[in-house]
Amino acid sequence: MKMTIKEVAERANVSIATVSRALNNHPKISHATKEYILQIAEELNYKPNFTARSLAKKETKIIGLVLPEIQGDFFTEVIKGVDQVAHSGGYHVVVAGSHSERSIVESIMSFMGESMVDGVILMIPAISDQLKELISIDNAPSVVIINGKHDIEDFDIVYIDNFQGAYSITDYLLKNYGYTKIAHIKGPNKNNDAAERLAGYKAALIDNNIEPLEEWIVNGDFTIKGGEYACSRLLSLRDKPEVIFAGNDMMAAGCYRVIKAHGLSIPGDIGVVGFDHTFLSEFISPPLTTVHVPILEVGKTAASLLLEKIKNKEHKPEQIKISTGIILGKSCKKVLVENPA
Amino acid sequence: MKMTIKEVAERANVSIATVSRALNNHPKISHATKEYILQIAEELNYKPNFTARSLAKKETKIIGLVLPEIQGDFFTEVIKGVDQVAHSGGYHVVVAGSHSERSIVESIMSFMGESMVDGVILMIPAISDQLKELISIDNAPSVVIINGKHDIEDFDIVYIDNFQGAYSITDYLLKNYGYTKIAHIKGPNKNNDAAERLAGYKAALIDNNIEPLEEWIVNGDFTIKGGEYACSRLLSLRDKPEVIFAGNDMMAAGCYRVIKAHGLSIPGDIGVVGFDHTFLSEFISPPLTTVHVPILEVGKTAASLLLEKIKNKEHKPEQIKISTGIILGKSCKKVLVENPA
DNA sequence: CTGTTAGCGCATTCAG
DNA sequence: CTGAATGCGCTAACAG
Repeated sequence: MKMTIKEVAERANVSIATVSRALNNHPKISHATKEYILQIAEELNYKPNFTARSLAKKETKIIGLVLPEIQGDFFTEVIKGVDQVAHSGGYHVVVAGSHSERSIVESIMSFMGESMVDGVILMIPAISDQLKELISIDNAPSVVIINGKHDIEDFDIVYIDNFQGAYSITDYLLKNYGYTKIAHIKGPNKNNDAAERLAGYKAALIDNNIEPLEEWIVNGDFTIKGGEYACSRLLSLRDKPEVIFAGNDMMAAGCYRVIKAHGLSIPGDIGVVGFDHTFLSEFISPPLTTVHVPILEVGKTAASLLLEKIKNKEHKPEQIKISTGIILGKSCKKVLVENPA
Repeated sequence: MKMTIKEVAERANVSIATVSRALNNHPKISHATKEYILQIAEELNYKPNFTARSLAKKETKIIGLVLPEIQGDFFTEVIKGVDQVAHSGGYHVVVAGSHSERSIVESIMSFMGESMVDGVILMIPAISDQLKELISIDNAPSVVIINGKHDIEDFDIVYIDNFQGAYSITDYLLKNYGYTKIAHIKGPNKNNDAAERLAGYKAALIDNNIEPLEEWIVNGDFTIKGGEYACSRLLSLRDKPEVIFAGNDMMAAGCYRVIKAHGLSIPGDIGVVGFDHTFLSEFISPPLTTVHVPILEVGKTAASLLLEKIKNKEHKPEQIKISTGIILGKSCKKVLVENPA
């Protein structure tokens, strides 16, 4: 039989209130009776009912994690990071991916409306107005957003420093390898991370006195296929780039396919760099030079922030930046200056 | 303000019981009042409180998903599959990975003891006796296990047909490529999937009148490093194998590294095949010939089974097999028979 | 320090 | 068909 607090109380000859106090190490209880009750509870193998406690305390000790789509090792890392921090804070994590039958908004509504979670972590490509409204309503639970855009001061956001990452790798291509003809494959249109990466790329070029060329900036969608199409377009240009900066590793992998299919060599004929430093990047050959994104840390940080927010409702919105680093593979080479001064 | 059933009742001039009936489309309620109440509820943007409902109905509509460790795209697929089915059944999924601070058993105990879940899906490498006891106790919630071992009739198990997969790819290596010297890198010792794969490998050899050679069966642990070590051991043998059947794709990737480091070519000097058909296998070069495991389906099947079990407590334990297929990459070649009869 | 009581929000008897 | 009352298991005042 499932034990209840009542049975423990009877067995220990105390009231249920006392048992409750013992279990929640309430200050006003004698050490002796507390120990005694705890022992009895142990003997009876009593575990407080999660649901009942949630109802009484008006907190569920569950946080929701909404992902844009569950796929790839990228998301596993996020889940892992969130889970680790949540667990050590006594929270459980329920994940909800969006898919054909369920939109992100729907997931959130479900979580918040039924008040089954104390807080939500939203990993989303873009922040729509509908979403803003949704999480701005009074009784909404605490929300932390993982998203490239961070100039929204009203919300708690954990963001990857896409700009810095894109800037630094572009700058590196220019200064250390001597590349000047650098193309970029963008991410999806309304994706904030993608937008920031593009901005970083452009800024680095400009700071190095190179005018970004529209022709060398092509659309992609963060998928392999997208990378393939984009790459084939770049290879068809009369004035070809020397190196392609793909908006993420997936698209870089797509570039690899197309470049190899064209019988060209990397980095001999053309260089490629990516962004994310996914598992894959180390296994394709040549190993991809890419921007490392500490995804586990993103998950952990978001969870920490959320727990902090849940604990302290007056917590001021915070935007936490996660910096990136460059991972050197072998997908680039130093280029010779054609016409030395 | 958060709406409660009480406020809806007042607003509609009915009792809370009637509102409850309307919401749960109870048979004994007039169509008119039901419509009326539903409309009011809609206007007030009322959502029934998840926790309260759980307490009253003694079911949480949450299922737990316990993973051995959260890592790689393998698990993402499982989560995705479970989530999809769970969602369409009106359930939420809380995932718990085991890590340094939390063992699998602890995760399960937590879920079951506090009765915060209606059921649990356990993805575990091996079924320990402790575990068996744990899930056999009377009031344990429904449990479905995802595991290589399936000869335990007392439990509901979804298992990949590792034997068939290993058998078929080994047989394929023998019959279609003409390989006879086939080595195998095992998975972790107490891993049931690994054991089944080894068995399938051996059976295929024997059925083809080839005696399994202990020297060509080396230990691995399903990691890249493990694959590297195992491969280097195989390459050091006087009588080297012609092809290595790695127990999973990760170890196959490890083999790639070592073989290339030795200046050998795949499949020119030595062939390699894997198991799992992870994302990676298509991107390493040459593309890996491997055994496809429909992981998404595993997750979906497990979830379906669990929901069925939750619905019908009398449901007899079932063992569901998920078959595999061979994916042809370019990591093998036909070998010439040295001494044709 | 401990017991009594009143909810938490909802589902579900039992009357009517 | 509908309403009043009871309880799910626990926490949190409020008394004592």
